[in-house]
Amino acid sequence: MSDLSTTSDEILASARTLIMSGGYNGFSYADIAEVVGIRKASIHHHFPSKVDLVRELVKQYREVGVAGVAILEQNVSNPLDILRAYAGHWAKCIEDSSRPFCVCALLASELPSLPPEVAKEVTAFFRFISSWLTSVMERGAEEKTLNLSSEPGVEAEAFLATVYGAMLSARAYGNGEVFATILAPTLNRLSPVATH
Amino acid sequence: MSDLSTTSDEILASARTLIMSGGYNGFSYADIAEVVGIRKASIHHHFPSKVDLVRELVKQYREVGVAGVAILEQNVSNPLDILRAYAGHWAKCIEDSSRPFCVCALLASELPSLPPEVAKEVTAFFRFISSWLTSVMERGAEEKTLNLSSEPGVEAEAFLATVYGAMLSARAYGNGEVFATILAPTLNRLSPVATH
DNA sequence: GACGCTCTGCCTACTAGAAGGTAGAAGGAG
DNA sequence: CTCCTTCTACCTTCTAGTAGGCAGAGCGTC
Repeated sequence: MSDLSTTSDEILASARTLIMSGGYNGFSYADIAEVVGIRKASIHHHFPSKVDLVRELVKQYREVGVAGVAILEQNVSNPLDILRAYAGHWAKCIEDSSRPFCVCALLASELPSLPPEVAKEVTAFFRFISSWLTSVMERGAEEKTLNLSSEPGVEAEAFLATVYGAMLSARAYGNGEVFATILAPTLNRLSPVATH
Repeated sequence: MSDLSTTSDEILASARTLIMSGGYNGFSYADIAEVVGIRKASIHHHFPSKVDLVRELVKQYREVGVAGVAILEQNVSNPLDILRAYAGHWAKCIEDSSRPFCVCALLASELPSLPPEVAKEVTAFFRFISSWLTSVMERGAEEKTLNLSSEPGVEAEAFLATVYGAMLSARAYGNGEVFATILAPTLNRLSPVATH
């Protein structure tokens, strides 16, 4: 609890990395055991079943996201800068290969075949990101600091789709720079002093 | 070969459906055997290994895509209408649940953990769609029938990202209409007589 | 301070079932 | 007769998950 890195944290971290590369069915307890350096059975001590493990992982992933967004909102007030920071976060993750894909994006694509408990958490993540982006768009519309051509909710969904689609393209081409290339015109279009 | 539906076609079709829902590691030969109504071993007669099966599946998927694009280009000349038709194709697939996700989108997200032979075909699919969309954007720029704010290649990547991102969102929310909602403003923005 | 108790974390050893894959026989059509 | 397809029966390896044991930490009681 007070440790910097407990065994269960290490299990969650390695599971996250493994899911990021191959999804829910793309890893096994044996894979985690090898990375963490314990036996398979010991993982069951911390997470009785695979569903427990991934449900907890996605839940924590969302909580970290909520906290990150709160900090971002505290430090940056301009809606456009917030969107830039959000896109920049992913651009950095992809380009330095540290977290080259969103766990929930991968799980969402497998959604129909996911255990319902996990699917529920993944859906909750998307609803959170979506409602947050909508609130950013709404403020930008009020303050006229964002140049919207549709309803804030629609703009939020479109922006999210672009971010996640760009993530996929970067992976498909094996080229991280693609992400920033796609996001640049999208952010530029949202700028009230667009330069096109 | 001359049959409307050979066994190997049925195997490929059921594999496609299964991959669409859970990806490469989300289905087994046993699953296909059950759907097609033959034994596991009979699948190995047509496709010696799982890699052979999925490689062939993606290859055919791309060939069908190439043919579909050719027919589309023959029947529709206006670049904007071509993009509308492409988006409409996916909107229809998603909304009637017939093919609610692109096989290659799902496989691309799992790319790092895919057998290299399959990964190669998936990458080739993305390169094909990308270069086709770029050619559509280029013609739209020349004819001034598309309103581009960036280079045709960048617009093509951004459009593709939006389509695939919207596909993911529709799945994440379990709501097919989200796709059309996201694509509408994107297509409107590309229109030379945009109404915003 | 030594004794016993319980809890935690990890272990070895195991299970049943599913995975991909193989060998070889049976059946049917040309 | 031969080719093609499908079958039964099997193999090996991997899967998630279980049973039970063992060492150490914490803690209260005598």
